[in-house]
Amino acid sequence: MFLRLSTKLLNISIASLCRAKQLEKAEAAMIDGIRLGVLPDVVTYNTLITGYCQFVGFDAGYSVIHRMREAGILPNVVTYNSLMAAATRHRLLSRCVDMLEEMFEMGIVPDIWSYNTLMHCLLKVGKPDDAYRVFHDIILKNMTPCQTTNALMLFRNLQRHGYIPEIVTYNILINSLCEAGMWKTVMTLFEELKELGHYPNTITYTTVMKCCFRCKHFKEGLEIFMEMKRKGYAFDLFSYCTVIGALLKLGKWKYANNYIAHMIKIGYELDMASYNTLINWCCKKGKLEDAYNLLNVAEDMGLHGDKYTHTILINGLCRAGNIDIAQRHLNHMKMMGFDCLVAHNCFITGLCKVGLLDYALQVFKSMDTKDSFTYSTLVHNLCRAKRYRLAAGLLLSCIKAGMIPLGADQRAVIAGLARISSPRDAKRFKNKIWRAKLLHY
DNA sequence: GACTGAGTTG
Repeated sequence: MFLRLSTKLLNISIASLCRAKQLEKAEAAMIDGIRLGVLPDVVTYNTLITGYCQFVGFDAGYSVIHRMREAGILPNVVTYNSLMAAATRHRLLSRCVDMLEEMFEMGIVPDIWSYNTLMHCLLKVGKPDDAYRVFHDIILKNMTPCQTTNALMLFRNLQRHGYIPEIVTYNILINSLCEAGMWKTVMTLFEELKELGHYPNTITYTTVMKCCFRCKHFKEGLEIFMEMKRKGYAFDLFSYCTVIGALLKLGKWKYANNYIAHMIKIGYELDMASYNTLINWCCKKGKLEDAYNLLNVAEDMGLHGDKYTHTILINGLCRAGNIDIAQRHLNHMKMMGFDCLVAHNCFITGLCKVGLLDYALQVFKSMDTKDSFTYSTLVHNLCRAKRYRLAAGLLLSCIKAGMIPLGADQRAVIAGLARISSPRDAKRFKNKIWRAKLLHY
């Protein structure tokens, strides 16, 4: 602990010396530190590298890597990103690429900043086409939701350099923003691309529409759908499934029936996702026999039921109160090796609905993966059964596993505890939740 | 020229 803290202090002082262009003093500080038993770490060397690159030159910075290795410290992604940034500052494209290649050789995985820097370097030396390719082929394709904001930033960077993105690029970006739940940004981008004179295609519309529905902006989603229709866009299976799914969720049967008829009429060969939409439609109407018949039709067409098909059917059975058959179907699904998480959640909901709460708890214990739905369902039903202490325990373990249950269920537990024991007890539990959220989320 | 989009549980 002492050593780590000291190294941190050493690093802070070396950083301020480097910023003040006092590289010799920084070196002296490092030697003093070693003499006192404070060993430099990768951060220390990275700081020095940045200083040398800035005030002496790229090669001076790069040579620090050898000293690092001699000291038994391996360079990391930050080391190379710093060197790439330095190469970019000096317009040394080949050195920038060298650093990226060296990273690969060392088994270091370049991150979004590495590619961002490479892109900047390409822009700086007048190779905007290659910069665009880096953005398009590498950054967008390797994006995770938490990196979406970075990608958006890069996208804006490119636009400032006069780039006109292709519609596909917009589509990929919009889809990533949707996965990250950034509905407002999606809508802004969608309006913007139209204003800039781009032509959104069916995929753009479908993706924006899906985003609206996923973020519970049904009215706006249906407006996008109407706009698509008004402008004469061709509907394909994807767009039909998207809109039908939303209408089924809203319980708008008349419209759903209408578009299902359209989807069948357009004459595209239905795929499994389309059959799943139809099977879900039957299940929601309570026509389970029709649902199973549709699965048979799909299988006759050479298609195979997937995890969605089985989950939809199990959910349908549970909603109809056919717990025994649902259990059998779930066992069958497990045996076939499908991912059964959502199916389990539906089954648990079904069990609670018919009053088999203790059996639902047993099923819960047997599950190897759980999500916030699993926990929320049980917490909700335990509260209804006034079993607040057990609900509180589950709520806490859910948060400790890094998941957030519904706010309404959290409030129900707190209110329940206050009622059965004391307001003080409830407050203590509230604090526990607060702490758990800070630590685990 | 391809790369992109749909379907299951609160």
